[in-house]
Amino acid sequence: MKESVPPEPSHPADDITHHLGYLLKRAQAALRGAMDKVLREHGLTVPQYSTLELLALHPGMSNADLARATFVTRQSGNVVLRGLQDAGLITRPATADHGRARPARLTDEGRARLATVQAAVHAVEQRMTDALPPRRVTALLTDLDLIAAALEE
Amino acid sequence: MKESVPPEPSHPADDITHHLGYLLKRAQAALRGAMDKVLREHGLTVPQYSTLELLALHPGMSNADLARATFVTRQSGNVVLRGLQDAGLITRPATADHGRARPARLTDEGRARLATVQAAVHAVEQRMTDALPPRRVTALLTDLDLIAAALEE
DNA sequence: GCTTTCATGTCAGGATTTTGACATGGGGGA
DNA sequence: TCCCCCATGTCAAAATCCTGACATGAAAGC
Repeated sequence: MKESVPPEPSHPADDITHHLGYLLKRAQAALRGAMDKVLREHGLTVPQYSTLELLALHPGMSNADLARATFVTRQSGNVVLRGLQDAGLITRPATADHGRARPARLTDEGRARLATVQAAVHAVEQRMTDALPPRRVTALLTDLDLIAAALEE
Repeated sequence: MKESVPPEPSHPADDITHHLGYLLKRAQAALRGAMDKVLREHGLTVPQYSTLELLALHPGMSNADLARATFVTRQSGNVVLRGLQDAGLITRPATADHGRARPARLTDEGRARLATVQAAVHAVEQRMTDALPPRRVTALLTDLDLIAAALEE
């Protein structure tokens, strides 16, 4: 490659690829790709899987709740829910008994599907934690939480 | 400093919102939002800014190079480059002298625009690092790199 | 009791990104 | 040399997501 990058020594702070923001993006992109690859074999997308996990732990969450928790808009969240509903993995009452929010719940088939993919997804998380010094995992969790909190305010 | 105790005490491993993958997604989403907000005031998108930074450090990168470095497809990268070219911030030769790759370079206006936004973007990164214990920053950088490497293979 | 305010669900439109495909240029191996 | 393989750029189409907008229901304030 003639037009290759010149191997000039630069200060670490000057190289964008060593900035915190860039590495955050890279790690997230790698995770997204790995999750996509694994979930595709089970016919689920990443937002769909996240929604199933959230509903398993907190039954009755509304579309707006789920949208906030999965970092998408209400409109996108609604598309996800409709897909899961058409696949028979969740149920929503046709009419809201309180307000406009319609609480979503997993069906038996939804729980079964979730149980199937959880093994594969947990294996991906395992690949991450295995690559880290064990003592740093908890510190990493708190650090990421601090970063998010500092930027969300 | 102390986290508020959730009303329903569940095992930490069961709560998705405390998993590494979820926190990674949350931190990245928060960073993306903060960057978008800041860059919008200067008429740039996040991929456009990233491209300018990369070209400042490594002049002559091709579209495919930039696409890989910014974690998008070549097609999306081409759209970004065309936008920057129309804005007069970068230049590309009309024909490739070697192969098909056309090396992109910053114009004077591109360098000036980058210098303007860098202060604002660096302020966002500062908000992140200020929220972290100083000793943990370097460890966090290496951990994120380890995660990405483990998942990219 | 009435109004204001807010959150939710939904629709339409557009912008962005990706998937799939194809042609071209260059390098490496038989 | 010739051929195969890979990388690059680009086009067309589809999928995804967001922005803006509106109507409805509930809660809070007067």
